Amino acid sequence: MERKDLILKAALKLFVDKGFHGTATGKIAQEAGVANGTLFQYFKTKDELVIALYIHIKDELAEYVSKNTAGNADIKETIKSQILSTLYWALDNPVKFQFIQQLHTSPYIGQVEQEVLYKQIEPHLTLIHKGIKQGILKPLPADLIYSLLSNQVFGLYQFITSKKFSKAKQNETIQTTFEMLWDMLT
Amino acid sequence: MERKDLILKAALKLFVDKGFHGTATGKIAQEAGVANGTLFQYFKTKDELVIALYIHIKDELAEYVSKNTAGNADIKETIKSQILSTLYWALDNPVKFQFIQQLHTSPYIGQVEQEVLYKQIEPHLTLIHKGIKQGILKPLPADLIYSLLSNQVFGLYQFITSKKFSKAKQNETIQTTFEMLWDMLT
DNA sequence: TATATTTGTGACTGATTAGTCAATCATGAA
DNA sequence: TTCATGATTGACTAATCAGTCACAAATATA
Repeated sequence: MERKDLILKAALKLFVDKGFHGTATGKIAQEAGVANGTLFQYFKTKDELVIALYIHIKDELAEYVSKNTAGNADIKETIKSQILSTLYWALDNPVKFQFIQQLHTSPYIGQVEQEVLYKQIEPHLTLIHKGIKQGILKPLPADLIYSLLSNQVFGLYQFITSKKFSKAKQNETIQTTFEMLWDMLT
Repeated sequence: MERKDLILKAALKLFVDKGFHGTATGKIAQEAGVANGTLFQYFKTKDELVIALYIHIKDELAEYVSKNTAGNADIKETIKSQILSTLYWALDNPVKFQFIQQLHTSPYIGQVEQEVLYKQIEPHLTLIHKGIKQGILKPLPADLIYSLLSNQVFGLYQFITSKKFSKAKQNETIQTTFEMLWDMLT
């Protein structure tokens, strides 16, 4: 494993555990098993490390969703794949998902370039626009639909992680809830 | 204004601006116009201040919602009042709402007693249970419905604050979205 | 008025912080 | 073997931190 990745991995763990400012750069280096100074060779400042970690994790999620989304299926199946694979990724990577949420509601979000944020949601918005034009989705603003969808994922994530469900029960809840959501939007 | 309230007010502003650990207690005292030591007379530690501020704001929100919710109306109107008054409060108090979100996704949430968290959502859960028993709401777990509802409020808040809507347009969006949400749950 | 009690002050402290830098190390070419 | 290069190190620093404390001001009691 590369030293840069070791640092990112250590930072993720400590940030979620203690918060951004609650985690000293020295502690991150220690956890990563590298020297204090090494961290600053890979990331000029602590802030740069925080932002780099956010983008890294978001890219990972985007890649996962993209791989699990059939491109040639119909709109409903494609959106369903996007939503469900996001949720499954979150359930498999709770620490990473928590980090995203944490940064999203923190002042750090202002340091992430608008362009980066836009590129992340762009594929979803495009798909929603397509759904509206085809008359499948209700004629609402695309970003309202996106906002409702992504917050539904978060709500469902919260509910599922607060219970000790079997995989089967988990799946049933997810399927049922998606169908409800879909009915709401069509 | 009491000194305690001055400190809470200053803390709120700085926490949302710079984050919890990013805000020094000295800066809070300065912003509040009191001496450094005074802060520690009202709050034993910085952590205690953070938690006290959270509970204070949550109580304020709960009181607002309670005042704006007609007790003798039917289930739908009561839930609608709860949801919409939460949303209107959030739109009128964006900094406070942001603070709640920020703390909710931070490690500090673990320091808030379970009992306090439960008491906050208890009235909502009771109402949802009632709705399920009366066959108005779908027979889903009450906390799933609660989780979906509260996250939709957040989604709608995000959407509305990202636009520059007129009050009329804002209201229209809120009404439409609530009706969709209600259809989904009934 | 005199005394007691509560409340407020800000200089102070030991600990911790982000970031620096001169020195050391590993590697591979000449 | 020698030398050059870039990665790695950790001791170091100036700044900042949360929290303390001896004292002063304000208020209450007598």
